[in-house]
Amino acid sequence: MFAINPTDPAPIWRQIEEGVRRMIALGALQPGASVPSVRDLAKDLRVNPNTVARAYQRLTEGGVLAVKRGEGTYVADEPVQPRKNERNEALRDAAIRYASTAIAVGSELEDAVDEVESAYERVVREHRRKS
Amino acid sequence: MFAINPTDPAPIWRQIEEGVRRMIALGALQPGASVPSVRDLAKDLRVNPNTVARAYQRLTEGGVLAVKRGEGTYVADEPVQPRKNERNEALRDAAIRYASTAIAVGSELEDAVDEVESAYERVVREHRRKS
DNA sequence: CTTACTGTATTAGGTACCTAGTACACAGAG
DNA sequence: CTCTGTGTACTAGGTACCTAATACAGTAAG
Repeated sequence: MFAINPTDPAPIWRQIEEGVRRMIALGALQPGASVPSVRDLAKDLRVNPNTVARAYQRLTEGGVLAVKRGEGTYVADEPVQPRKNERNEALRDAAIRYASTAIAVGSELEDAVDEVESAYERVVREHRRKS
Repeated sequence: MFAINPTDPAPIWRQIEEGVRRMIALGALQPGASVPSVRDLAKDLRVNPNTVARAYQRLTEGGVLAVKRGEGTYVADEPVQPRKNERNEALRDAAIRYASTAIAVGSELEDAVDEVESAYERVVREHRRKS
């Protein structure tokens, strides 16, 4: 599926939420496809089921996943994508954080950009491999 | 000086630590220059003095700052820069996090790169303005 | 019906972080 | 010396997060 980064200061439930969104955005999870059960994914990620449940619940509220009680959880038929405004805002926020750390460790802009390109394609390839 | 982002999941003391490193990397804080006192910076950032103290202490241990007890805290004469290995590692880690969120919100690589370039120069300009 | 699997809810405990308040030792100015 | 401003240390309280252990309600298969 994907991995949890313990060193990432972001809460685990948020990493899971983002991971699912990523899979859907890359087509590794098609609309209508079933996602792992709360307990299965928790076991896979070495994490508490409650934490996965929290992420699934948020994704369901956001219209990304759809729950069939007693049966399982599935990707919504028409998964909600962030609107342009939200998307740009989130991206800009993340970009500022990244640029700030890049400067703090003494990196030039070119190096920062190179690393982003490399990381982007690496993440894409990683998901394609597991789909 | 710089700003604290409450929405950033990173601890405040870490944001302060990175902020000081950023100022030094950009030359806004020259070697030997005095940094604000714990209480002053805490007041400026609307934060508890203990939190600033924690950041200063870490920076002192890392050889970035130098303390003169009872007098104040100063930028070290030869501020320690992260070695290439650590720098690349930290940058790559940050790049993966950034690329992951960019993909999660449905952004293309080009947009992600554009935002980084924009953010980088914005951060630089922001610090130049206040130095 | 029984069994097994879903998502969901609740309670409890532990850790990290931030805040608040107080106190101490040191250096410089008046 | 007195006063003020340093960094440092300590205790206490609150919140967010993660974990653990149950329990409940719904669905599907045997």
